[in-house]
Amino acid sequence: MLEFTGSEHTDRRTLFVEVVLPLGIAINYTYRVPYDLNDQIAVGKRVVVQFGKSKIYTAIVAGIGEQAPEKYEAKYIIDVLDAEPVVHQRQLQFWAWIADYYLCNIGEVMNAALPTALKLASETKVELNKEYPVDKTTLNDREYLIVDALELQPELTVNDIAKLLGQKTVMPILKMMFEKGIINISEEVSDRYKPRVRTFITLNPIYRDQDQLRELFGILEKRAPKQADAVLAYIQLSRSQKTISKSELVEASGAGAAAIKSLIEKEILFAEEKIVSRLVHDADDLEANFELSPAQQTALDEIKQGFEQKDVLLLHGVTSAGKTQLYIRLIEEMVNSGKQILYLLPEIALTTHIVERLRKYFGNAIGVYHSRFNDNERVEVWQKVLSGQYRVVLGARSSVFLPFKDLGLIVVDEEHENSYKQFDPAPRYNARDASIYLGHMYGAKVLLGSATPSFESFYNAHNGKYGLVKLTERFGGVEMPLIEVVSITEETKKKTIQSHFTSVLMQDINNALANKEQVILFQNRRGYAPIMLCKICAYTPKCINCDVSLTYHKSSGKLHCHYCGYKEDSPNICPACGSTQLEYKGFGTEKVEAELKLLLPDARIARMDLDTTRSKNAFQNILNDLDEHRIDILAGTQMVAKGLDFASVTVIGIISADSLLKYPDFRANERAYQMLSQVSGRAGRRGKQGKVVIQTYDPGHRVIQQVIAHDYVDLYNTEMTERKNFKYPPFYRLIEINIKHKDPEILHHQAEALARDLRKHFDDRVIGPEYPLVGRIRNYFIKTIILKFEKDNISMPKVRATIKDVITQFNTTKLSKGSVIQPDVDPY
DNA sequence: AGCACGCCGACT
DNA sequence: GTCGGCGTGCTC
Repeated sequence: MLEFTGSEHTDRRTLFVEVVLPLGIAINYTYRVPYDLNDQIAVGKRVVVQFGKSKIYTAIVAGIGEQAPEKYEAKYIIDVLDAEPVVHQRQLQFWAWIADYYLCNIGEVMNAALPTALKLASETKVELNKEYPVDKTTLNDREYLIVDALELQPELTVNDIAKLLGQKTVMPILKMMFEKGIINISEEVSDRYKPRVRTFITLNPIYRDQDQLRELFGILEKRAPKQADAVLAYIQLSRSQKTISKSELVEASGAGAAAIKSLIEKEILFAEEKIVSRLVHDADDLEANFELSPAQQTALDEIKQGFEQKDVLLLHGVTSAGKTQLYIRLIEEMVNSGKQILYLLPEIALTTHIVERLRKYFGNAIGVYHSRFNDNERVEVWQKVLSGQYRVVLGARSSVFLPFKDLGLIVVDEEHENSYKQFDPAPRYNARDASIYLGHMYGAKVLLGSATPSFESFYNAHNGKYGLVKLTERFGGVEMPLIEVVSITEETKKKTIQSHFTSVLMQDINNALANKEQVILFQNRRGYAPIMLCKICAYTPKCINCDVSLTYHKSSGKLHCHYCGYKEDSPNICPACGSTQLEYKGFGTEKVEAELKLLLPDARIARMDLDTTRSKNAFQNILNDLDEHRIDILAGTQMVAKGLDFASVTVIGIISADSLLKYPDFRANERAYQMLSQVSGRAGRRGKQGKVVIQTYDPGHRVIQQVIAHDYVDLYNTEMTERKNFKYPPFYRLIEINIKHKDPEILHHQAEALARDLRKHFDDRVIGPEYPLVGRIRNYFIKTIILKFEKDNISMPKVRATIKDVITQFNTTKLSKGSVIQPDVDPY
């Protein structure tokens, strides 16, 4: 803390601050604090600084010192933005840990952590110079284009202009135009967070007097009937609600904004602007009491005991075992002890379902945080967590970065979900693992929950690093579903299969429909058909960027690339040989839906996949339709399996299990088990056993048998044994280093060279380089170098430091143009 | 991440 | 010759 020498004396010490900039830069930079900002500066506050020639950024103060840097003259900070710090010291430590652990820069962590609205950055804006009479005849082509555009739209960014001219380097041109006085160039800083302001209306209190009011009506009804309507509507609304906003009044009265405006001018109505939260929710009926089953109670006791020994616990409970109720109990106790709770869920499971459920117990003390929130909403959540108003936060992976004051418990639900891992921009962190470190920093307990734990968590639990609590009984006497495996080969031979639906599945669907129950069909592919093939010459249309087969989408009539989004018209004749004999191979959800509609014309069939849930509320709408039984059959991709609760779905059909089972990945079986058991776990309800039909060409597949037996432990053991003989051993830490390049030749040489360099330090622990599953993503070829380390036999900090070193050296001296290196730490 | 500087190939 | 693309290095 700083000392105050009294208000009449200014603090004359010369202070320097070290700041984190929201950029991918390796180090923090030092700025000087102007005297008049001395008493405002504090660690964790945002400051505005100029970085580089003209750019202005929001930076976070990470440290304060009095030592002037020797090798350079520090710039002054421009301003301090906050009265109170927006991040705690502990968060800065957390950022540093993430940066170190996931091999990235702290600025990149800051970028992921802070809501964008808290990061103002300057943008170079170009305007016409009004003092300069534009004589267009003297301009060259490019200048003419720019001036023309500026006359239509007074402000353009540098990026706009680059697009306009279709060239990359525009600064020289702009500079020239600036020197000629044609344009002005300015750095504009925008504060992105805007509180929501609403206008509230009140009636002038003199009209509380009935006579006055009657008189008023008399006048208004004659001269301004619209205004009379508005006053009437106000009086009606005021009976049912305390505050009335202007928009509500406009809507209720039908009088239009003009009528209300003139009422305000006549001082019949008063208008008042107030800042309102975007996050208001009715704290309606708080229904707090439910009974735990004996099995749940035992598990709850075990968890509490477990937390006395261990900081991290794995709760391995079958689907529908009522894990959420256990979480609620634990959260309740923690709330009562005055600590904060973070409840992490995969993005997709953050539906109003679960939010509403929790809000019932915790009312307005619960906040929700995920990527579908806009910037302003995120800032409001951030501030409410910071102030401690939110005791519980329900959020997706990025909520590990929220400014908790005193975290007591972190629940990671569905901990195996790989959506906890961020892949593309750095930091490439896994929120599950990060939350374990976060918990450690706060002295908080971490509960990992899953019906199908990830192998790494199960391994840690078995070796005593984590505690383990099991919950093997479904809640409320719901039976485990009956699983039937149907051989597609057999039914094809017997000709009992219709389209993609075996007689067994059709029978079950019909039964369900007859009983007014619902059905979910699972097909792990979207679109109509994943491959288009010429029967004559075997030509297959491929993506021009990604080299993968294009998927036919009937709804658009186009061929889509599922990696980069490229689309082209579906050809009628083969582009290679001109034949008309083009056929579709394989099938996706679109085809499942279409064919089923032909077979069951009376059933209400809907589809849920990436294509049908693209718009903002589509996902929720489909769920509501299902909930309120406007849908009989829902066909979908993985989406239908992830953490959704459907009350009256009794039949689940897996149209083809084979695409799951044959996935060419060393974790394929683990994933297939997870997917199959998750989907099937959705079947059934109280008093009605669910039925799952798995259609496959390979009914004897080991994983299918394990799913039927609900034997996760057997899966774990067999997989572990098999992997010991494989080159990716199970008990190792893996670090992946991806190299990208557009040219496969160059990529190959670069990857080989990097692997050689890494081998100098790590010998045979370097695997690769090799192509990962998809060799080409978004225009780049990728090769992966995998480093494996025996878990207990290595100092990971040292390893990370060495890798960082090698990569930095490689980056500076040996990397050819267009290459990108992405270290990706997966402590497996 | 920007932005400047400097080298190099392609064009009036 | 010059313009624009692209690699490289630097920013407190």
